Amino acid sequence: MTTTAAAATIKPQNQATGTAKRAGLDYEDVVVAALQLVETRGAEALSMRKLAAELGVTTTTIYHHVGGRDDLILALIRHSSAQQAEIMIEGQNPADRIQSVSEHIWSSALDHRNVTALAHQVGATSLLAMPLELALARELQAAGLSGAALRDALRAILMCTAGFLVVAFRNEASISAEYRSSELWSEVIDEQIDAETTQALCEPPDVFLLFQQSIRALILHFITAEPSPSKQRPSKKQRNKGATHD
Amino acid sequence: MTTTAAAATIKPQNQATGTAKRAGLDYEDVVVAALQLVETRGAEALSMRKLAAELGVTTTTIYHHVGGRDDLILALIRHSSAQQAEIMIEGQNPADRIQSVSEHIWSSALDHRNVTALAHQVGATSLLAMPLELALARELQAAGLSGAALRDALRAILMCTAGFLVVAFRNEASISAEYRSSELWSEVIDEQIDAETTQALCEPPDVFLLFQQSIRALILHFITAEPSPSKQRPSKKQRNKGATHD
DNA sequence: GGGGTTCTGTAACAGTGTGCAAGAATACTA
DNA sequence: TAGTATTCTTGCACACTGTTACAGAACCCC
Repeated sequence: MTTTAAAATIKPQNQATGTAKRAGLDYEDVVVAALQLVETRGAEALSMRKLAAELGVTTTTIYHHVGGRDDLILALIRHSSAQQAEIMIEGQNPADRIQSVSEHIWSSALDHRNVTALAHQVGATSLLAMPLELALARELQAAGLSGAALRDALRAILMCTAGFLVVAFRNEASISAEYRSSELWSEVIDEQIDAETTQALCEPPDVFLLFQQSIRALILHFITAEPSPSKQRPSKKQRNKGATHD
Repeated sequence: MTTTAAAATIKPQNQATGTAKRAGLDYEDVVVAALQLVETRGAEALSMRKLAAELGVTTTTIYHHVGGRDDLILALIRHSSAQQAEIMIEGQNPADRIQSVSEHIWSSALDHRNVTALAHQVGATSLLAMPLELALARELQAAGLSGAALRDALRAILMCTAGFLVVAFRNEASISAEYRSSELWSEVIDEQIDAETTQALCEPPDVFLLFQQSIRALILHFITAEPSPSKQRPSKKQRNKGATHD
């Protein structure tokens, strides 16, 4: 509960130089304190005043060292991104390795769910997952893709993953749980849909299993797709239908 | 600029009954005013005080009629959901019709992007898109799916759509545009990835085109998948590999 | 020691959601 | 019609939020 304890444990040596004032804080000190605050108490616990109290200073100090709230969050995301850079990619064939990276993006986001939620709020998820994005690009290239085809495959996998993650996060939050899809379906009575299906839609989802399955389908689709010569974009979805049917 | 003008245009008759006070506001009046405020001035423009000023009353009146902010947003979403209920489904074969509904979910979210963003913030997107979710279930059933298989297909399509929508919204917002994936790739120098690919990853994405393509792949995967007997869940991804390869 | 830079605190501004207590306007009732 | 009861509305306050102008310490260097 002693607010200065956190700062003291981080930098005790500078606390000794100055008698009372001059907390001896650094840019990085503030950022790691903010990151720690977010990871332990959640994304909504990050406010300038709370962080300042945690550091034993005033908000003005934070503004002087790292800038406004957006700068702080961005710095925090960068810091967390560097931490979760190295990964272990498993699998023998290219598809398995791409799947492995995708699942690593998933588990990494869940491991740092608070930072991920924060990055999602400010629209900087790419900044957080950039190292994994790079690893994904490498594996896609190892699968034979390159250029526009690789770009499309990578983006599709990332966007799809983001969607599943959003739902996974939402299902964790106990707030407004009565507005989840499975709860809403329990009140649906539609004669066009048989009872067994309606009941199945009321069951809570296994988001990760569905994620694995869907990503797998996407990977196979983009790997086995014909190598599109540069950037042709014929009239809308005609191309997609033909490509997947033949 | 006259704050009472909005309320007057909505309910001019009740303004005449009471001499000065008693604004004559209804539950629905507040909700439609909030919806209008969100649609015209954005999701972040919805505050209790701004809405109250728009209606020519005080915040307490809103609290009395519809409740707190969450209740207001939920009511707003329900109202908007009922408006965008009826749709036109095109296509001859089942896959095309499922694709049509999916794209309708997309365009509907973009047409009401502010409400969608708001629903996304409070985690009630299912509440907003429930009518379209129902239409999607019907088309999936028409394609021969039912029970757990239909449930999984529906959820996969919805989650994937949500992911693409998040990115589409993010790319629209001009704030923090320098943290988009395409901008970050312009600073990447990786010898394992060839230059052509790196350059392709710097190009701005055509999110809708990718959405169409990916959803198509998902639909074909879930439609042509074997009818899984009830709810077997064998060891992780072994099943997925076998199902899609054979 | 003096001057300049760097850091920090105080206080304030303009917002946000929310709740309490009181009064006005209407509806109901005897 | 008079009086009560209920519904509606307001004013004010509380506890927050991000942000900044100003002033004064603390430090470094000469």
